[in-house]
Amino acid sequence: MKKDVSEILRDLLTEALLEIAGERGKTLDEELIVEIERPRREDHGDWATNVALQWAKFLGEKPRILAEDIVRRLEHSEYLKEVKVAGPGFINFVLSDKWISDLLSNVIEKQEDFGRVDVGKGRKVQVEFVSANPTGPLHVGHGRGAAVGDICANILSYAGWEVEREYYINDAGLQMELLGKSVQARYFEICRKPELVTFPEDGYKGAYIYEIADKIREAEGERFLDADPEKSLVFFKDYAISDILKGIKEDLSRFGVVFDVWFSEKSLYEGDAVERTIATLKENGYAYDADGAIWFRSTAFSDDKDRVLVRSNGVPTYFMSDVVYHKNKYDRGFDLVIDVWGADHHGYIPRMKAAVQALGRKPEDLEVLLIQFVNLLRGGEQVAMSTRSGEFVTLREVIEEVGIDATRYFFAMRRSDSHLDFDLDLAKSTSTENPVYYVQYAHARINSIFREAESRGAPLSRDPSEVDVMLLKEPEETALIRQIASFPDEIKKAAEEFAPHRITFFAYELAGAFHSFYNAHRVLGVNEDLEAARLCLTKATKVVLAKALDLLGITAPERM
RNA sequence: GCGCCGGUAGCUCAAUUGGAUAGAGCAUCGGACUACGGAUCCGAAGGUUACGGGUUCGAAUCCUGUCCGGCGCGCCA
Repeated sequence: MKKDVSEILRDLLTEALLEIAGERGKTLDEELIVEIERPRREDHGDWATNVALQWAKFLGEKPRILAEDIVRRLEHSEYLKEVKVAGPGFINFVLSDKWISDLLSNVIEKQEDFGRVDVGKGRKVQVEFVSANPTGPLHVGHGRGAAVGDICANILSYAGWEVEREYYINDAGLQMELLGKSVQARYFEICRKPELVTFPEDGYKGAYIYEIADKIREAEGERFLDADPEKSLVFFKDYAISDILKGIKEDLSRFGVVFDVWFSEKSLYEGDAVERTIATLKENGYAYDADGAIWFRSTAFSDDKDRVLVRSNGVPTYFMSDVVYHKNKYDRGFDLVIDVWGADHHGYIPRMKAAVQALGRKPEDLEVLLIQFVNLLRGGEQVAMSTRSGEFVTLREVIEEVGIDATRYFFAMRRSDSHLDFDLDLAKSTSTENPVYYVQYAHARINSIFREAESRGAPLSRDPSEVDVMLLKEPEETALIRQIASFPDEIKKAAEEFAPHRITFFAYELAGAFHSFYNAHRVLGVNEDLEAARLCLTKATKVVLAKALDLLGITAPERM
């Protein structure tokens, strides 16, 4: 297909509207006038538009009359079977069979590129996600962020953005000291000299701290018992960070998440980036000294209050790091920066947006995705978790229990900014309620059809143009075709809204449309022409379903 | 106290960003092909979109007030 049908319709409508506006001596902004959508209800046609309703007032005409006027002016197109005015002034389009034929050959020809769109226009975007402090293993909450960030990156890349994935390592600051002390104290405890180093007040109490201390004792023996604890602390700290980070990397890679860049917070302080950033801000009047500290004038960008960048004791704040870090991001040439944060950080957004503006960028150049908490359920009961006591369910445990596919699917099943109930029993069940299996089963079933067709010697790879797809007239067939046809549009929306859950929903609905079709009609063993047409449809379904699963990072099994 | 997010069927959630008769799954009830995989399908029932007011051709969606829930408001990270 040279041009998407929706594009053709949009052009026709634009033309008609401009003509009408011209006759009435009004000027319309050519860019913004035509919205075209796929109606919910099938009897409202294949496509619909509400332009007549939107522009009725401006053009000084009643919606219905305007709609009729527009319809009268629409040029004939081979894709259009019927155009009618409905309701308060909607214009509904029914497409001709040629459209179906073109669509299916298009899918089969383009294969996994069928849904590719170009909302990104080649611009560069960075998705920074997970970025958990290296103070302990990843837990389920991080897992959701990992899935959402990764899928988002997949979608953006498929939608024409040039994407880079980045993990920000918070390896500077007090938390790292605390981690080092925690490990050190456990080490002395294991060596039966707990009196030499006491466990810090707010130290990390998890069992993994003992494991790290154990490893150190195995590798280094008890040589630190004679050393000055003040001096050996660095060793414990560095060892702990790199050990934990190694575990995090393993967990993520097993989960199918691969980062292009691991960015160290500490590296920000190695050059003069901090000083330069402060200097720039001061020059522009966005930073000032007061009470012995250096402040950021975030109130200049509608934040509640100004924020401290460098404390009066000379130690920069976490926010300072973030300002410098984001400057660094933009300096690397990203047109758009996406931060994936836990929802509890939402109060942080105004100051970060302010910082972005102070750095000379538009607030839209930073997009913050908030990830709400995950509620783990087992046997209908909430699984208790508390980071403070070191009792939490790790991502690794969940993956081991329910598998990668189900874990990713569940994390992407809801809007990311709404709470998620993750039912462990459901996720690992192979029962009918498990949506993961529902979707994967559709794919396996399709492959089963092709295996069967092959063994029967049916012609598998007939060119769609030689197949009479107009034979596909049953409601279940039409519904399936419509679902397939909406894929590019769905990608577009998912990319514009940074909304991975849209793909999950789409895959589920596509699987559903296929199951219905499958149960209502036979693919094989009907007459030859119809069989060929249905094989085409089945093939197209497979292509799109596999791509949707691919974007989600979930396998599309040949058999189950 | 101020701010942000939410409140949709018994439960878990959607809703093309202001569109047409608010949709799915689970649970409940009733059904389906001796044939391509029953991990499937079809149907029924289920709603004053928390509540009141407003904006307009049209509101779950926007503005406003009230109620309920979560979170945030440090020279913490």
